[in-house]
Amino acid sequence: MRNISDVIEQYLKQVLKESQANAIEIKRQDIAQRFECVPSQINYVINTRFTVEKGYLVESKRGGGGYIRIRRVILHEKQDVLSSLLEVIHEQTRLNEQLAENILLRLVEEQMLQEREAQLLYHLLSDEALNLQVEDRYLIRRQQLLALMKLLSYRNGG
Amino acid sequence: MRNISDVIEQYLKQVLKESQANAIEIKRQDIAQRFECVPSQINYVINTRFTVEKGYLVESKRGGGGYIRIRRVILHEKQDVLSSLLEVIHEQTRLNEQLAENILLRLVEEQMLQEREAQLLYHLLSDEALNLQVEDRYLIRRQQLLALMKLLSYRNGG
DNA sequence: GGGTCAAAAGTCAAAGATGGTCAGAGGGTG
DNA sequence: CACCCTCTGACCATCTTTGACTTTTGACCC
Repeated sequence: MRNISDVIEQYLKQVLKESQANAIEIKRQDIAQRFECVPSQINYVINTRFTVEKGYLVESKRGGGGYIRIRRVILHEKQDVLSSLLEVIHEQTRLNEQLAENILLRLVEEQMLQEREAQLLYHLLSDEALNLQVEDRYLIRRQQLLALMKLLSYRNGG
Repeated sequence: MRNISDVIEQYLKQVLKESQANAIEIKRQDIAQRFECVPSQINYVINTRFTVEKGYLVESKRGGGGYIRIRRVILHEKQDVLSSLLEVIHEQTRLNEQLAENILLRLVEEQMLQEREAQLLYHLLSDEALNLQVEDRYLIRRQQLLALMKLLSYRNGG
């Protein structure tokens, strides 16, 4: 194999495959030592190879007893809906309340969100809740809607 | 288990579960000895794991016959849960990810949110989504959690 | 009652243990 | 030889562990 990143990637995928659960927990330092590389190399591998689009979910904790957990997930079949909405979110500079609402409604229509879930989210993203400078509201909405998209892209295939 | 704090947490929760009453009384020194750690470690565990928003109440007494009493709070009215959480949200200046997560988990436990709803909200309120100055994160979380509380209290009251 | 002492528990900040980020250097390939 | 991917290390953020010092309380004595 040509580079260490590929080797580490294969190793992690192997361990993942062999584990009963769809998740493994590693210690960054351990892996780095095993492959004789700097710890941040592990981050590089994770950031480039274990992304949501590729069907992986990564969580971690710092400090004593810290870990990195890699989980295999199933992607939602309606990726096209998500990517079209992603485009909207990225293109629109003025992510106002109305636009956020439209996006949520669309997700409900596509049955990717339940009505009550959309309701909750709508209230969190409303002008009233985001009592800030207009520009900041746009920013927060964008970030949070992106986080939502990420979540929906794999959620239990649904 | 990864670290001693988690072990002690589990132990205390186990004892709590097994006790008839919803409270246990421990001697700090005893627990410290059992787990071979310094006494102040017990305080750390209590301060980080048995918090108000998680639904615990801790009282203690120093001196001879001293003790630490941990109580699982049982509120029968959902409205009481909400106002207790509201208090936390208002009092805590540092509304970090952990605190937000605790609040959402509590709402699930109290059956005021479904698990998936909490999951959605958690991701919106995470450090990752709120990629801003720390102080701004605290502010947004506060505003959005308050919006959530308001919504839940309507729904409940009605 | 007031003083004294020992036995708790509390506080806090420093040290330790992890993982994260980012920018720049390094290298391989069309 | 330009570009993209990889690798590295300095610096950062967060969580845990530890220990010195503080405060509170009850018992005992006067």
